[in-house]
Amino acid sequence: MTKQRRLILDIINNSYSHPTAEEIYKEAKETMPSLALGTVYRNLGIMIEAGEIRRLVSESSPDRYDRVAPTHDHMVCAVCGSISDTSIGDLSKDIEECVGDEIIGYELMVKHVCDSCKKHTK
Amino acid sequence: MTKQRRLILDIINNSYSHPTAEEIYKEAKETMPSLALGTVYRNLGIMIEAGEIRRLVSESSPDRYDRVAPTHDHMVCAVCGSISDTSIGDLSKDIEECVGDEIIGYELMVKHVCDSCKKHTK
DNA sequence: TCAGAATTAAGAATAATTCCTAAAAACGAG
DNA sequence: CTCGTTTTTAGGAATTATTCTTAATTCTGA
Repeated sequence: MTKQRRLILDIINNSYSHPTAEEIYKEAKETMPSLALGTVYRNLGIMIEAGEIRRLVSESSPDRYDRVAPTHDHMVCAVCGSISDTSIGDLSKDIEECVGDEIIGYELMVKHVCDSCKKHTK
Repeated sequence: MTKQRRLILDIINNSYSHPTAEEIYKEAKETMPSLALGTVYRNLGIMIEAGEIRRLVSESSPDRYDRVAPTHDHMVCAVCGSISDTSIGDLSKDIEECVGDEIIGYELMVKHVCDSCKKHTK
């Protein structure tokens, strides 16, 4: 593992903000100014393949990246688009029953209105 | 409702293939050759706002669009990326219990290996 | 230490989507 | 209807996110 990749992985693992590639790039630049955006994307791709991180595709925002453990789900605010963590239990078994076949996994994105937006719109 | 919008909506409602904007554009052009891609995107955006259609964001493919009723879920093949319909029951109540707050809805994307890919990789 | 392999920085290229503008179409009051 | 106002369109430029290319750099292990 190169130090570039290590740095990118550390940023994701220490972040609870589900950063975009661009945000990771900016943060990583502070430590390693010679880093290229292309390198960030390439390493993100490699780590997703390897299952070391997760990719969250969400509407109206570029892809976001998230640490992989412990397994958890996500909620997106319908007003401001911010993503937060939540934890619904493991639905794999129920889903497998419904579809009648083995599944690899699933992504659950719950839509809600976040606390901050609830206040503002009142 | 303009005829352009009507046409785009019809294509989505009569399709089970979860078309991309580009695919909708191509199909619509056959009926209305003067149609512009920008118009397709603009109308898709309007109809999503209005809740008339759904947007499916998926990895490694542009956004796809889907009819809204009857409510159903989706499975994406981990090998070829194709999206198919499935129907898991309504999880809203369970999710609300878990998060302890009202939710607007959710998107569930189940990852599996589609029949066609199961054959090919054996 | 050195050759070969892997990875990088930099930026060009591509893909998807949004934005802009002038023209065309739809609408509404008279 | 018909004129003026508003909305929507076509067409294309602009923007954004991401991937690709290449030469240079770094790592690796005999």
